[in-house]
Amino acid sequence: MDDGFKGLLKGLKLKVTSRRLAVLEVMAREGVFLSAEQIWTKARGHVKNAGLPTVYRILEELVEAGVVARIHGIRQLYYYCSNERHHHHFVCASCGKVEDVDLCLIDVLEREVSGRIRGTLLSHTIELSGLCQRCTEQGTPG
Amino acid sequence: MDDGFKGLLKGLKLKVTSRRLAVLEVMAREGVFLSAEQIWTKARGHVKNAGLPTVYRILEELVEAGVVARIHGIRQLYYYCSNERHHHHFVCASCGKVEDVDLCLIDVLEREVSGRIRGTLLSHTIELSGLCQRCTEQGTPG
DNA sequence: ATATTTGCAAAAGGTTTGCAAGACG
DNA sequence: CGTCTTGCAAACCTTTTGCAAATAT
Repeated sequence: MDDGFKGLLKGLKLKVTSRRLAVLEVMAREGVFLSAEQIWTKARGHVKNAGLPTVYRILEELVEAGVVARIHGIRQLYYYCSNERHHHHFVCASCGKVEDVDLCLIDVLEREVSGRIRGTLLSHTIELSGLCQRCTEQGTPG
Repeated sequence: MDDGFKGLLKGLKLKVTSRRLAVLEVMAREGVFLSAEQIWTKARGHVKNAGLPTVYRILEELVEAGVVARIHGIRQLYYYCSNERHHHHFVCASCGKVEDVDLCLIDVLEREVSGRIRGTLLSHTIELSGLCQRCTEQGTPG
């Protein structure tokens, strides 16, 4: 895991530093969308003097590299995703768990939407929210 | 139009003020997602001394009332939408024009996603981006 | 008349930047 | 060693808030 992240960083031509490893480890371990500040706080367990601006800079690099997904809400949230295939994310509204949905509606959308709009569909983002299996079974409120 | 907005505001139990009318008129006229500051600037043609905080307050009211759609990007953008039916928005990546897509994939999603996630789908947001008919025909770059 | 709305100024909060010191390769 | 990274502090920018003055009904 740790070694995998070293390789990942090298592949991205980024130097292997304790800060970058800590950020990646936190995101991979949590498996939910986290704010920069949350990642910063949790990373302090790994690395002593880490600055919040550094976390922002690292996250920006990883987003540009395509290995971290970012969603813009009231604040920005980040999620480490190793799945390289195009897919969507299902976010549990109760526990925040993120699950990949390997179902792409682009074909359906392309056909239907293009016909209605009479334009060109360049991209689509689908945000799915609900309750994951565990929360559904536990009857956790949304 | 103006009278319609007065009725709209009365229906929402909001007092009919020049600021609220100006905000609504700007949004309706533009037909694209606008930032609070953009709406503020454009509204200055209608009303002299309008404060930016007031625009924010009015937009918040209208979002809560459900007559204005808000999307969170790097900054928040607002769009006046009188379509009460559930639908999605197609935003032209070139000119910003917003078009309603009266196609709901919730049934397809519900069936497919629930089966894969084994959870409960509570909400879905689909962001479609591309080129509208005019921009497609003009060969405008995305 | 009275509760709501607004302007102004200032605060708040998340994110970004500049630069010198430090770390990787 | 040279270049890439990082910490610190401060700037930035959008959005929110407090309160007195103005306005709608």
